[in-house]
Amino acid sequence: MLGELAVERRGMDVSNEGASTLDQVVPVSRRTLHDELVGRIRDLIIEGHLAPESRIHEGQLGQALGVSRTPLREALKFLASEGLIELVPGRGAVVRRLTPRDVRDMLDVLAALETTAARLACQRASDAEIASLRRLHDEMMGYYAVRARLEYFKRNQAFHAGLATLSGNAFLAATHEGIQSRLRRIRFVGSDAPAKWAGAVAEHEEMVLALEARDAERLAAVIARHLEATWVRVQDVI
Amino acid sequence: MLGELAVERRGMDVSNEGASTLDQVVPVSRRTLHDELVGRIRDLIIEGHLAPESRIHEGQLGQALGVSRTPLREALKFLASEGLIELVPGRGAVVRRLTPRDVRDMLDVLAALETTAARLACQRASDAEIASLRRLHDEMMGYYAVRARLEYFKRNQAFHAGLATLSGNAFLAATHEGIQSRLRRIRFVGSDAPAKWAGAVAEHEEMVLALEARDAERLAAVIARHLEATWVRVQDVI
DNA sequence: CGCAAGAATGCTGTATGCAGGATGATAGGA
DNA sequence: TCCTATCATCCTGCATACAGCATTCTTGCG
Repeated sequence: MLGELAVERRGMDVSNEGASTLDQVVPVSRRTLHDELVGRIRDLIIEGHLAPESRIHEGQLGQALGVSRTPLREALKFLASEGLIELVPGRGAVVRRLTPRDVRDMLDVLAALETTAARLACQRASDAEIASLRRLHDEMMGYYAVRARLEYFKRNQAFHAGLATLSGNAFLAATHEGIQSRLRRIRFVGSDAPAKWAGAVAEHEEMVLALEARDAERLAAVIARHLEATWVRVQDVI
Repeated sequence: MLGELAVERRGMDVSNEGASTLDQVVPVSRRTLHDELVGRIRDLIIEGHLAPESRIHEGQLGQALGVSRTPLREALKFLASEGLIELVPGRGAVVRRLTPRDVRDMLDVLAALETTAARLACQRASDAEIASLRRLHDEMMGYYAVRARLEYFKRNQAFHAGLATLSGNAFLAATHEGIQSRLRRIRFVGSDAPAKWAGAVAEHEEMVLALEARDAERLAAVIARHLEATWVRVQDVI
């Protein structure tokens, strides 16, 4: 289960070479071991390689990732703050299981955030931004047409994240992203059945149309309906 | 600045002694060093003892708190995930400064959460729960009458947290609490002037009345107005 | 045969050690 | 005098070491 996980440490990554002005220079993002581990472990949990309720063995996981316990533990604390794992005194970290209640609650919060984002986006977003979201949607529809479920799903998530970003409220977008990532696994397995899938696609189409018309209330209503439907779709996989 | 901070380690704290059934036994909450440190450092930041933009010196702070660097660093990672500090590779932890933009964005998210909580609370909360929130409000008014600003402020925060709890959505309440704690310092210093203070009090009174009438829309509207006013009140202290 | 008490093992929680990079000081040159 | 380059110091990031508590296995007793 934990084979071939070793972390590859990357040095600094100088991008943005040909910038002519210094105003828009993005700081060199050097990937630290901490970030790398946080991302990696988060994926292990979301993708189900670390099962809910299971204890995380620091020694084993550390060895599998090729890292000592110290940075690993630090990454675990970080993830605990995100709510993905629980720290049990004396027994270490346990992967948190989402109860139906948790999922329902999180979807309600997600709805509150997305409808707020929707209203803001209808006011603030530029035509170009809306057009780029439309492109993302069309791309998604392309993957839907050929039933490429994973690729479709990624665009789907990106679409919702993009909508949050278009609100112009970075904090909202970040909060939204945090919740969405925690629900990712459940939503993925919940979109399994073709009928469910089709429903979600139709709702997305409506959302794009409402956004293009900058009809905030209609967009908010569709989003609320979409997330209500999501709840129905995921209910039997929790 | 960092004198007399030493952490006192507490052993297990057996509460809930006289429980007759085992159903409602709450797990013994033993305060771990980790939790203690997280709480302590969070307070140091919120109360302004660790200034924004300033680097956190692991050695110094660890010595001041009477703790080695390891648990301290773990606590810092945890707080970084909450967004209170920023981890700069090679330079350690830096206390994050909230820009006006950040505060504005956070207040908008807070508004989205509280209005949602308000609607849910109007449906779901019991009369007893509403009454207890009323008592909290009255208590707050008492402190207002005698101009006990700190005590008043604590009840104020508790009131908003209580409203979030009454939504019955634990995740919403937790998310709300996280944001509220990050805004605590700014809101406190922002409620300095008597005129501002009086305005906030009046809005609270309206909120309680709307909640008692279970008038969800009116309550949501008051909350939105309250947070808009908060923005005005805090604007010049950022 | 089942249960309980005790010992042994293993894991977590915390401290310490060490290497590499960042920061600051000092000296040399323009 | 100011700027720059080099060096010394300090701090962070990671690894390792050790103590104490959980868990599990075993053994003795009912």
